[in-house]
Amino acid sequence: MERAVRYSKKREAILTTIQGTKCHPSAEWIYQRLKPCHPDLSLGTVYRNLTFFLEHGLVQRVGTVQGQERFDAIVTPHSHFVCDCCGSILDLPEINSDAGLDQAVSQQYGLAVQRHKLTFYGLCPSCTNQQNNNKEEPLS
Amino acid sequence: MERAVRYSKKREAILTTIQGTKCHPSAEWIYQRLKPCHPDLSLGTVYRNLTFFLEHGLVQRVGTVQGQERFDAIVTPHSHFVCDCCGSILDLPEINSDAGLDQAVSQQYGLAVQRHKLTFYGLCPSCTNQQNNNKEEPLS
DNA sequence: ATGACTGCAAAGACTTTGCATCTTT
DNA sequence: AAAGATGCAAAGTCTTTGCAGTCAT
Repeated sequence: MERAVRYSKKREAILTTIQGTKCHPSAEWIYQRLKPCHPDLSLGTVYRNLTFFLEHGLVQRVGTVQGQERFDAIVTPHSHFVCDCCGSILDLPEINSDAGLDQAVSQQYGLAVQRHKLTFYGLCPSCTNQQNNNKEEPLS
Repeated sequence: MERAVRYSKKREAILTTIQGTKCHPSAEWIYQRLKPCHPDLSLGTVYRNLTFFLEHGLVQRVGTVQGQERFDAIVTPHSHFVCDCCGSILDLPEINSDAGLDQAVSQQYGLAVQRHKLTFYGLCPSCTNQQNNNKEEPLS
């Protein structure tokens, strides 16, 4: 028997928050963002709802960055860029490794591939600038 | 000033263990594996050496699977398959998304891309079989 | 002898969970 | 009223770290 799902003001607020930002937030970020308007929100509720959204395909995991899982409300296939320095995440919508790739890997290796993640790592423009500044004006 | 590096029996054993398995081990796995021959090994030492290997390019992170970081002693570019069910990891040596991809993304988005990870997810053959068996012979 | 490496245990960080209470239907 | 959702706090995992002792050079 399927579990019934009920409306909840907090759940709606959490999902809206994820959908309303491009930052690919962590649980803690969502919690801090909602705290002012929902002073009685608990971090456990954020985690429970994130699990709920994952199970219902409303959200996907981007990956663990600096120890924290990050989430994305865009569930259509696309790639990501992660800044090694500040941990910011960008969507790369035009870098879709081709859709037949999963099937190709399945056949080639005898696996049941369901999806893949393509993630790029490096420095975002802001962190690149800061590194260059530090080179030009080194500390004593 | 660079820090001097000294030989250590434990360090060598840890690296050899990673290099000697295809399982893309976690820190805990390495620790359990070495315990019989090195009863005084501590998990902290495994973690410290993993950090050392990462910093020296002897090992790379594969990603977090079921809460644990997994490591790979093969540091040349290649893709991975992760079983969603049992967490096993396979190398996919022939699936190298092309080498110019990092540069293409760098130019297209104005980023300083240094590397990327391409990881496939699904069910390994063993877990696929178990799922089918459960369908055919459902529990009461 | 110097300083790098380790064991041990404590601390840290992130996430999950049990239980009583509140909310939705 | 029934059962899902939440708050709170405790517990659980994985990883890092401080310190004293050990080992390599």
